[in-house]
Amino acid sequence: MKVRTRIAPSPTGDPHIGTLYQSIFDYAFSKQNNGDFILRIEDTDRERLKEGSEINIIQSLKWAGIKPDEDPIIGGEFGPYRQSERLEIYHKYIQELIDNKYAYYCFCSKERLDELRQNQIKQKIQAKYDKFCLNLKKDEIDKNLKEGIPHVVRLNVKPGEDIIFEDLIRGEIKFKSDIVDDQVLLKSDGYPTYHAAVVIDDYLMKITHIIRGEEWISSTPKHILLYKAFGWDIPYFAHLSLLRNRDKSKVAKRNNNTSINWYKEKGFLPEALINYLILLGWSHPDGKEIFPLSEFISKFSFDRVNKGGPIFDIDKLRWINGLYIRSKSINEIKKYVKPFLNYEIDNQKLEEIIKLVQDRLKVFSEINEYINFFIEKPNIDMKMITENYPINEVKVILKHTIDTLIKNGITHESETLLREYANKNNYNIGNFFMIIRIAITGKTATPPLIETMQILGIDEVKERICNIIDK
RNA sequence: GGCCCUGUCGUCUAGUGGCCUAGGACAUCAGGUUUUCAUCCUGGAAAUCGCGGGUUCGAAUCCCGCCAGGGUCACCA
Repeated sequence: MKVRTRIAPSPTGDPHIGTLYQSIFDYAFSKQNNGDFILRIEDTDRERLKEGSEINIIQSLKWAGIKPDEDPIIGGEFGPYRQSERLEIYHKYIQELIDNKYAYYCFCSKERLDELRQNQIKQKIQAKYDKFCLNLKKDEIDKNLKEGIPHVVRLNVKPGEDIIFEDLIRGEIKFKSDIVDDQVLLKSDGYPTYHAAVVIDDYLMKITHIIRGEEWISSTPKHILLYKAFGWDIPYFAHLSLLRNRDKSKVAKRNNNTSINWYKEKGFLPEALINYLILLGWSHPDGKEIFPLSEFISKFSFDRVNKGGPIFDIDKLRWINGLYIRSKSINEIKKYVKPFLNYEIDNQKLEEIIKLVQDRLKVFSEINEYINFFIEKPNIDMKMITENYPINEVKVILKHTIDTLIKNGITHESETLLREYANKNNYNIGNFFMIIRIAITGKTATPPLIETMQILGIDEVKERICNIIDK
């Protein structure tokens, strides 16, 4: 049988980093087995639906390099891939469940349900529906339906059963059916709940392996019960651990860097993000840490998937991103950097600048801090430049510097001459060049001086140095 | 609270009964290269393997109990 996996996000907001994390595993496993990876939009919650969210999800997955074989836009033979367009399908199957007594109509009001729940909480017993409507007579049901009384359809869960499944990552997991609520399958607005839709869709879309977040473990029994009620084969389940915040709670929306777009906007490379995310959930058999998605696909196995919920460490991501940046060609960096640039810079000059800053860059959005002094004159902090020598001495040093540069050009020969001068006058080499560095760039940390000044050109260098001398 | 999952350096992890005086990576510290920063190189500190019992000649690895963290208990997914 062809392996088919899926990712099924709800279009309720920004594309979540956890969705990407999960997608990588679903995608890799399907590709490893020459299978398909499907993107299905779970938009049955009409209240939380957010305009533009669907396309946002699709695009950020595309940005990351995860390409579904079937999705709402490109379609596929098992469509439609939006749950809101599959309503008739759900109705048909849920009706089948009702006919076979696996599900039943429930006309209970929200008030009654709330009261029931409050009482159960007070008595410290599990909050569960009490099957009140299970015993409704047929004519009562028909009457209620005819009168248009709002209703839902519930799964009829029989107590006393063991529900066991083999999780590909965690091994055997066992539940008692007693703890499973009579889950609503069809809401009063005519939309199915997640639990009904997910099972019906996964079956119809021939999903073989359900690889999803750990948060779904406790609802897996409901899903298994549904598969059984329909008489369908139960797919394989694999529950990935959840990404955590520093405080160990699951990575939540209040945190601004849970959006995939945040990483894009910050200037992270998609392959670096992917590489890091893989590291959080899986370990390479050879202990490697830096490898591409293609290698993950070929080496992946469930037994090397981590069970604990990893804390997302942005520092390590930055390190990996820096590594990937350093491995790129100047031309590639140029392409990546352009959208982040605050300045118009001609190609030739930009390339030379990139050569100097490539090793220093961690994320592209920080590019401007590294190159602003190439473009605009720096503000010189006079306290900084006179840190080691009094102002008149600083001026003497700068005067000698510019004279040397004019005479011998911005060359390493000039550098040697300046060094000799500094030695002769007993200046500390580091402090000596630091004065020039600050005068030219306004900063204490910059790329090598001669190369920097070469890009600036002698006129600009002269102007910047004279600005200090004339102060 | 019930149920379920998880528990090795600050963080991510390797480890599947003796190669473990617990290995690697990030972060951190020190040194080297460099006029600064970064890169690069070398080295250090950092985990009584959640705790307590067992089993065994021998346990991070197997068993039991406890504890801690997380998830979930909706007409949300």
